[in-house]
Amino acid sequence: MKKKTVEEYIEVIFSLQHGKEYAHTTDIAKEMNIKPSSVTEMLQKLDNDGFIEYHSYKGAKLTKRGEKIANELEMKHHTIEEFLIMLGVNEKNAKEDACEIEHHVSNETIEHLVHFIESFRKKDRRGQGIKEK
Amino acid sequence: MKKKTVEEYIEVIFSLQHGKEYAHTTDIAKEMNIKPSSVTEMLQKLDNDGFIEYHSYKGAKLTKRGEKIANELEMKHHTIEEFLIMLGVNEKNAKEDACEIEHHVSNETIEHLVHFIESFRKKDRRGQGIKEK
DNA sequence: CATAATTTTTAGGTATCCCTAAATGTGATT
DNA sequence: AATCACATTTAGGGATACCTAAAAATTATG
Repeated sequence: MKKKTVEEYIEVIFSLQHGKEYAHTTDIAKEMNIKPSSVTEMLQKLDNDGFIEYHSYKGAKLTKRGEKIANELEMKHHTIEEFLIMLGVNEKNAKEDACEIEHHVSNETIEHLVHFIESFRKKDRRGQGIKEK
Repeated sequence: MKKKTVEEYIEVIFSLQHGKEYAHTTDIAKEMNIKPSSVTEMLQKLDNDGFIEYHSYKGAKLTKRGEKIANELEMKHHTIEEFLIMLGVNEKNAKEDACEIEHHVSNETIEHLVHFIESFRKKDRRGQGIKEK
């Protein structure tokens, strides 16, 4: 199976941390389909690199820096998925593509996508195809 | 520096092979900013996996299978870059994003992008914002 | 055509992220 | 508080894709 990236770990920790103080090693492992021992190792690295606070036998929580990355990824994912669905891509594919593309797209492109979605919505509210502005 | 994927090797070999019989080890290495010895190793693997024909001291050429992948990637790249430029993304970013996204996008999404570009062009020919069809 | 210059490969090593198995810590139950 | 079940970590390995240095093959040159 493919190696997991730092960003994937951050996203999983983010989603498991919701409400709770810590994301636990075993839960992260289950979510990512890898072994807990591999997770421990990576958590130590992520702590070292300042993305999470890791406490032995407790688990991981995102630092400000980690949280910022998680929020940006969530926003990118949402934007891409929404755009793809607008385009007519089926929901499953749209979600899967967004999951990949979110890690490889520039901020500039995301900004333009956000703008596109916005103006598409406006147009839609006034009836499709009507001249904008 | 980041590890290179099979698809990146295929693209580089494709671009260097143009006209010539073989893409040479050293040229591939230069293009990818890695050492020739690493290239040799990977070429042996790519040959083994049926993406290229590799001949010692001569170089690599794509098999039918490798060529098919290269062509698909080129098409995807072109589609994505064109779309991003339409969206208003600056050319440098559009190219860079396309270079990444081409490896992570489904065929379905590409088909929808192609269709979007097509109908955007039609609309444009009749004057922006005019109702389509 | 022999040797020098260049290209390519081989050999051995490093870093990363995963694994299994064994050891250790933690929290719940009696 | 001792034990038990479970969660977690540690220790030791494997695969992959890169590296450097040295060896070997090819190509160019006097």
